[in-house]
Amino acid sequence: MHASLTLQPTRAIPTVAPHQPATPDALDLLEQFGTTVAVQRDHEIHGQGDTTEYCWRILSGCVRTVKLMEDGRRQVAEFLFPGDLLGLDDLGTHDFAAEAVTDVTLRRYPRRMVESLADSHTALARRLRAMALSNLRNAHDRMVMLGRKTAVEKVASFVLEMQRRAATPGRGVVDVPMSRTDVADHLGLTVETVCRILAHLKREGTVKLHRTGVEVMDPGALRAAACDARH
Amino acid sequence: MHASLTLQPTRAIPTVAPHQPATPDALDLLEQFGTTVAVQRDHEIHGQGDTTEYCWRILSGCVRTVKLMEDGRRQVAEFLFPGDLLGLDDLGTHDFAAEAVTDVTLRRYPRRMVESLADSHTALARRLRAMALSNLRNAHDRMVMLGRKTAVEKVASFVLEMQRRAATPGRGVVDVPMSRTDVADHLGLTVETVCRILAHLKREGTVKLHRTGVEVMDPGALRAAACDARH
DNA sequence: CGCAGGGTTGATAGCCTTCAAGGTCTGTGG
DNA sequence: CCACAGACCTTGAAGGCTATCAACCCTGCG
Repeated sequence: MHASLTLQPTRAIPTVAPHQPATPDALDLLEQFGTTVAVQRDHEIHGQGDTTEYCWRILSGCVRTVKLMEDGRRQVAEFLFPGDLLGLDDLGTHDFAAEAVTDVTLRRYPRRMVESLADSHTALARRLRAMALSNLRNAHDRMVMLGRKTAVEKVASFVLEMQRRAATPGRGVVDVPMSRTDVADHLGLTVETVCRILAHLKREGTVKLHRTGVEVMDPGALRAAACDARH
Repeated sequence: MHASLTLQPTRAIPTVAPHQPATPDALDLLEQFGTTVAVQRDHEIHGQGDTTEYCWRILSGCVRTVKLMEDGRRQVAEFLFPGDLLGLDDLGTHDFAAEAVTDVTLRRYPRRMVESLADSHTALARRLRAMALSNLRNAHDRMVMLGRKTAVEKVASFVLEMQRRAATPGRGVVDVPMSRTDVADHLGLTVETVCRILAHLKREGTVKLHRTGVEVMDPGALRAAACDARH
């Protein structure tokens, strides 16, 4: 289904990644072992079941992590944006695939190097642990969303999350780079339902729909729809 | 809704927890700082929003982690059994409540001590990271279940998971200590639906229902129902 | 200009929920 | 020991929310 991986390794780069302010960060320890790679839209970064040889930090673009069932049903576990780390699964094999939603640039680190650096640098070990726990917290929030929210609440929550993640504060156009299908598979809905609900929010004047994103017209109404669409 | 916490601290105990074989385990480093506590059925171990002062290892019984929405909708993120660790959230506050499904005995460790030990003992740091990542993997599997599985698939998957967790290999009576409500809130269903589907599996001869558990009569049929109830 | 793929909208069906009622088990008190 | 209360479990009927199926639109591109 997905075309093969496109990697364009470049020569070593200074010890600080581009697009990242020079804040002191335990992750900077990894930089000297990093390689910058580019992956084209819809291409795979790693497959479900691949060995965990590398992990990546996203420099630009958007990535989705995908789990597939045998019959083709698909679940998009999360969308990742610049600054996010990818591929820090338990040693062994990745239990999901990672694919580029847009053209993406990544900083790639050998997994073995990450582990050994973490052993010798407490700060990095802490940082990695904190990231895993933070991911776990997000996963719990998504379980509530998948298990207990209505379709309207799911879509409204999703727009709000994109607003937060894409770092577009308050009112304005929120970039939504992924397809309706991706959104549906993230929220546990169908494409048609996602469309209908966005159209509904548009009719209500809560949002406007643009080619590449969603403009939030009434943040209050959107927040209300996200948490309490009943009554 | 839930009665207050019942803690019965005991005097210090030898450096190995009861019920645990004396396998060399990085977690044993914690034992000298542990306290054994008992919590009664349906009592809270920690609340949603509590500061992360402690973490716990389960010695006996069953624990559920719960997230509540403002309007009362409930999601049970996971059920924990002897050997599982609880409360290793990101520093700060627990983002969910933990409650005793049955009477429970726990080994409690000060969180600060865990952090500082992890800093000085690489093996423990690795172990904690691995556990967090393992939890994350489970969380991903649950997202597929919540987002993409039908009610029958959810219930069948749940029985199979209980079979694995409760360490009852193959055919036999699987202990199901939690209420139908807990199961429903774990699977994103209603109590009635859970009942109906169990009754359905019973009519089909796939399982028998006992007071305290489920007897798996046809493991093959159950596995089939768990993954592919369509067609 | 025609094609292909994603997006949108409409009609219908079905799964699961909701609402309701009765059953079963357990612990408690007479 | 027995009766009873309450919680949990089970089953039934009806309705709603979302999926499914189908058609059309729109846009980008060769």
